[in-house]
Amino acid sequence: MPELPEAESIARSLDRALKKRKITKVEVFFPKLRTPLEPLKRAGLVGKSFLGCRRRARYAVADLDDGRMLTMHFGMSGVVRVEPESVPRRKHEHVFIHLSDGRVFRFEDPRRFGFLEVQKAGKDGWPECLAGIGVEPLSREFTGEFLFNASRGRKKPVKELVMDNAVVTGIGNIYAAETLFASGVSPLRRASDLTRTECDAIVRNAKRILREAIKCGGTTVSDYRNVDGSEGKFAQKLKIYGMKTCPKCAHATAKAVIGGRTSWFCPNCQS
DNA sequence: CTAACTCCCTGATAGC
DNA sequence: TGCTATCAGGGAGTTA
Repeated sequence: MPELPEAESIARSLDRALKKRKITKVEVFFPKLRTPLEPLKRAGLVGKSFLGCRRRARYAVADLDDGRMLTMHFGMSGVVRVEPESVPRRKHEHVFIHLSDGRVFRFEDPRRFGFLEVQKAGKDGWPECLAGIGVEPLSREFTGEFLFNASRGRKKPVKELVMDNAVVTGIGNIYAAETLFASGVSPLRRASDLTRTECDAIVRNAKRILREAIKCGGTTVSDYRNVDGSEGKFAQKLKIYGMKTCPKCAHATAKAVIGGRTSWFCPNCQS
């Protein structure tokens, strides 16, 4: 399930695979993901070239030479591949973008929570559809002070705040769980009850964990794959997500549904 | 403004 | 074996 490190890995791979390639053909095999796919066919992409690919939040954004951007989100089960034309289409590969080097960008997404659109640039140089989202967790803007201020007056659990894309982007269920475990903070804690020191710890641990996960090529839990088909190796380093016992104290972990998401934590180490 | 809820979707797995 | 029920979850939208 692609969160920030997975999107970063995909964007980096796509930067290499798409740069300087010209689009020769666009094929759409399914009507819609999160939004309709037909506009992709009518976007006039043939003849345009890619300049590269970058990441914002959980989106990979591939820049075109006409100033527009192929903007993609991987939902729950999105997988991108760039493979020769000779490789047969898989069952849930919904979009093919043929490239001038004879390879094909393929967007696979069985559960169809993903997103693939050509977008115009907003004032900030990012796609218009991303205007108004929160700060990047790996940026200088994301500090303990920032999180502390954002948490004032918020009654919802801290895990929901950390996963709120209007506050800070790209931290999903897995990395929120890992961050709060490393910080010794229960995911159920009211955001407004957090101390400044706890906010500092949460921000510090979020950055450290996200950076390490990027180094590992992300986390593969079930269906996530990198562009080259490899699995994200951070799965081996998960400490609390999906665990039955706490790796620190061996206490049985607790499981709670917070904001509609399953949340693992250690009731002994996290309070 | 926040918070709480629903919906979208398929595949893996558990239970009978 | 073969069926059905349940669960996984990001983001957008609606309601209170």
